[in-house]
Amino acid sequence: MAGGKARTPASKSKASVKTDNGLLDSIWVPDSSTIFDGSNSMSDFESKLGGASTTPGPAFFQAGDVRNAEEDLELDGCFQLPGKKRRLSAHQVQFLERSFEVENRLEPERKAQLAKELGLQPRQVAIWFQNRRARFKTKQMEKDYDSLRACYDSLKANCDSLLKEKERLKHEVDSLKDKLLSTGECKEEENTCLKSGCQLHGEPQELNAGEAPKPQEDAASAKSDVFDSESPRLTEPGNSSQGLDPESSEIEDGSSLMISKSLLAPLSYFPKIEDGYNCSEPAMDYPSCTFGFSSSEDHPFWNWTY
DNA sequence: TTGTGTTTTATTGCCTCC
DNA sequence: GGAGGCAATAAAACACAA
Repeated sequence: MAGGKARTPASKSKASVKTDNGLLDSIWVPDSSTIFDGSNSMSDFESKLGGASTTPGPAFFQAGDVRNAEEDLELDGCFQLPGKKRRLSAHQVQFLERSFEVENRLEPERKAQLAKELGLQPRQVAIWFQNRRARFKTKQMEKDYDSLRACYDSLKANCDSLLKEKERLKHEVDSLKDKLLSTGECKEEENTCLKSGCQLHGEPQELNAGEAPKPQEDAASAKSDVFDSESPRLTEPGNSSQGLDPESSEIEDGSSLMISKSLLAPLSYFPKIEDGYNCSEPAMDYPSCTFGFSSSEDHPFWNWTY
């Protein structure tokens, strides 16, 4: 045997099987598995016990425990059918289960004591613990899987929710942009913009008198009203002259079109699934409104980028 | 009764530790 | 090098539907 492990091989067990003619009586060592047979599997022994919670002691493991007539015959005749695999009795299993709950490892002394109390071979006890550990490990893995699955499902639901919110905000921004264009202040077809600092349409054209406030006024009003110095910045301003004051986006009917920071800023932080859910990078696949301030002073501006 | 799937007991081979 | 653990596996025992 590999490893030189001292074991009782099956061949040995089967070679020492007793026969009913008593021929091998002299060399047969009574195997406890023939004495303490049980037909109860681990899955149903509790029900068969009726939920018995009594602590079984050695007195439980007497000959005649949970046996049928055939087994009694085997027992009384002191033979075991060749190749038959005997199951432990319910009480033996229960005892082993309780022992396993206390400690799932077996020290030699404990193994010997359990074997003695249960009337089993020490090796049977060791094998039972080994198989029990394997079953425990399998169950634990199933639990871990379920737990991880639940965690994943929760995160995915959260991610989906965020992406939907991202899309909603994106459409909201798109509609606001369209609204701006439709006012005539930004004339996309001519690629000109009457608004100062509109990065959607490039450098501002010559302004008509009274159509737009001065950039300095933009800065002052926007900073105090809509933006603050702690606004998230996605692009550093390269040109302080560029800046469109949200307050100046007054549409023709005189109503003020305010684009608040709370509406626009979060867009830049929504994740992109295809980008590997990297929240540290702004998504760049959709029109976004970016904020920036001049390097020398907090001159707010916003621009549209694609 | 029988076929089939599951559970339990046990073996085998390999690995690690002392 | 022996002892013990583990993974893979065999095989008996068992459960259950058809």
